[in-house]
Amino acid sequence: MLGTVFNMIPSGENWKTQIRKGYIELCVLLLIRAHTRIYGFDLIEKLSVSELAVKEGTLYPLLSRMTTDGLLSANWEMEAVKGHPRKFYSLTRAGNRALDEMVGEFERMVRTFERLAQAEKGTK
Amino acid sequence: MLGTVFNMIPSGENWKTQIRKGYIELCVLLLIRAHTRIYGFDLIEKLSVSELAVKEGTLYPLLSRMTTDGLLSANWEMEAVKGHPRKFYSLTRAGNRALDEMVGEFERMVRTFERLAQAEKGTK
DNA sequence: GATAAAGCATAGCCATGCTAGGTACTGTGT
DNA sequence: ACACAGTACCTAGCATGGCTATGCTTTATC
Repeated sequence: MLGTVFNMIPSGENWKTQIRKGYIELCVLLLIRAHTRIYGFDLIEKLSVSELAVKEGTLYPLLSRMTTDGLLSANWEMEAVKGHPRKFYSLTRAGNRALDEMVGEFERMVRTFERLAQAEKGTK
Repeated sequence: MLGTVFNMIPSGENWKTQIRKGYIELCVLLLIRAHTRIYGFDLIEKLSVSELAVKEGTLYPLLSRMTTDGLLSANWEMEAVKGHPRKFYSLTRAGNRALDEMVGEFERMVRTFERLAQAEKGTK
């Protein structure tokens, strides 16, 4: 029971989801570092401005995971007296190191991609 | 029983696997198109030359999937009289279209990454 | 006092990469 | 004659992250 949750993604287009794996984590860490400290809802806005749409169901578990893994530190804060409480995140030292590693790896991937795409044009 | 298959990947380094998802498919398609037709074992060699290590347990299921999805066409061939039979793959029309889409999407991701990484330096 | 919006959270599905095996054939050394 | 390494392909099962769908609370608006 519970049945088949009907699939929104047309078969053969899974790559659109798959290729985001890891990449979203990288971009989120970049944004957090750029802002020093930032909260979830704001992150979603800033990412969408960067043409990177990220759903809440994606972001919040991601932030939790990274906090558990020691990459982020989290603090509840009240903006002045009124307003909703917000959970602010910032990079730990381990988070900084991890991000540097990820940036390096992603740059390597981009170089490999460009070499392959270039080789392709050469053969055509 | 069967117990916990002991984890080779240190916790908190899952991103190294996750960030490859989709990316490997993209690179494999690029290589196949560049060579017009190519077989699995050769692909693994050519990828490793490109500093992109891909295991057999990753590549063969991937090639099968893409064939099932209609992105690739596969043909068994005997090299002359002797030698082992090899399965040669090449792009279908749908495979070509899909690859073009993936290239476009990856290039967008790279631009977004670069913008975020740049913004970061600006704030520092 | 109903509705929308800000803000966080979770359960469960699914596809992909990886581990760890397996098969079959050829060539080389002893 | 036999072991072994290399070529070449294949598969079951696990772990993981993104997504869908849903739920909660508080403030602001009408």
